[in-house]
Amino acid sequence: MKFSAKFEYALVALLYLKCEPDEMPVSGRTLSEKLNLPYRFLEQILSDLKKGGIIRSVRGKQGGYKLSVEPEHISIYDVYQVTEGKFEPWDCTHGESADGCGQSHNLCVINQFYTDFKTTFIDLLKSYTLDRLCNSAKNLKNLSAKVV
Amino acid sequence: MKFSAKFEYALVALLYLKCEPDEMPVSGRTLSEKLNLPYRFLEQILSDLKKGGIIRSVRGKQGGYKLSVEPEHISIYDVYQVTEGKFEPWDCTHGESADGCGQSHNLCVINQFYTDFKTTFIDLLKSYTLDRLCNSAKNLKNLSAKVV
DNA sequence: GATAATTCCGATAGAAACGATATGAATAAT
DNA sequence: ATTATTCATATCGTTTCTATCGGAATTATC
Repeated sequence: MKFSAKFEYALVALLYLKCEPDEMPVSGRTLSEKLNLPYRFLEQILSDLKKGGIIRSVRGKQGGYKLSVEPEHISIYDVYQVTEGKFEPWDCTHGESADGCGQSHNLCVINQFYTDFKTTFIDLLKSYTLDRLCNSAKNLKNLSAKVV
Repeated sequence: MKFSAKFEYALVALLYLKCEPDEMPVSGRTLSEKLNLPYRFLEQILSDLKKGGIIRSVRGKQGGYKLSVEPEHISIYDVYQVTEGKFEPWDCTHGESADGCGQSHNLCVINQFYTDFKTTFIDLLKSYTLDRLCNSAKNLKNLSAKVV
């Protein structure tokens, strides 16, 4: 039960993009350096975020990435899905017959809990937008610049 | 973001113990066979559950395991802690200076979300007791016997 | 047109976590 | 003494996660 580094990096990168002025796209290299994240790994994540429609890219020299939608329309759940895939905390691999889980009903007893958990989790992640996070991160740039 | 097999096995085993008559302890071997779980692995889990005070054991021949407290006082969160350790979905390994997270404040911005998530998670898991689960699992024994 | 900075793509390596197995000692009922 | 059991520890194999690598395609700038 951990969030992956991919997810974490994605959030941080998105926060950076949000707090950037809109004119110029930000390159992967810049993101990597400013946020101190591994460049090649970050590239993969940016690729995922693009595929997921969260950011858009500009190729070639002077290219880079920008948010493709308003920060208030990007939920943490969106980011989760893009980086960690469909949320499926439980492997009900114990037979999938007509009545749901043929072989071992004993496991599926726990489904009540499981379903509840899933709903709660998704609702919470949906309730956080990038904007909501970023409001307390106005000074992101200064801080990350300070690091180096 | 997955529950481990350990956690799943622990829950199923505890459900079995709960639904057993109290007189005799149930051996690890029996649990393993009835629930179709890998014996040695299950032993480890039972050991964890014992260390965590959730079950108690009787050594030697005719020995086995029993719940050490009433099922209504065993929460899923207890089981989670015992099998997966402290719930810490986020590695704030980005410098732990006096103000919490020295180097990269940008990461810690996400702490608002993180804290909220943690609280929600723990509350939900605490709200489910073994008893609550087991009420819908009265026929556990029959079902698992049917499987084989 | 050449150059440089960039996104994009696929392969793979390295590390860590997870699930499971193996060996055997200690304990206690029969 | 024998047998069934808990208990302790080590190790193995697989998968997943994190990260690296090489290079192709694209595009602004000189």
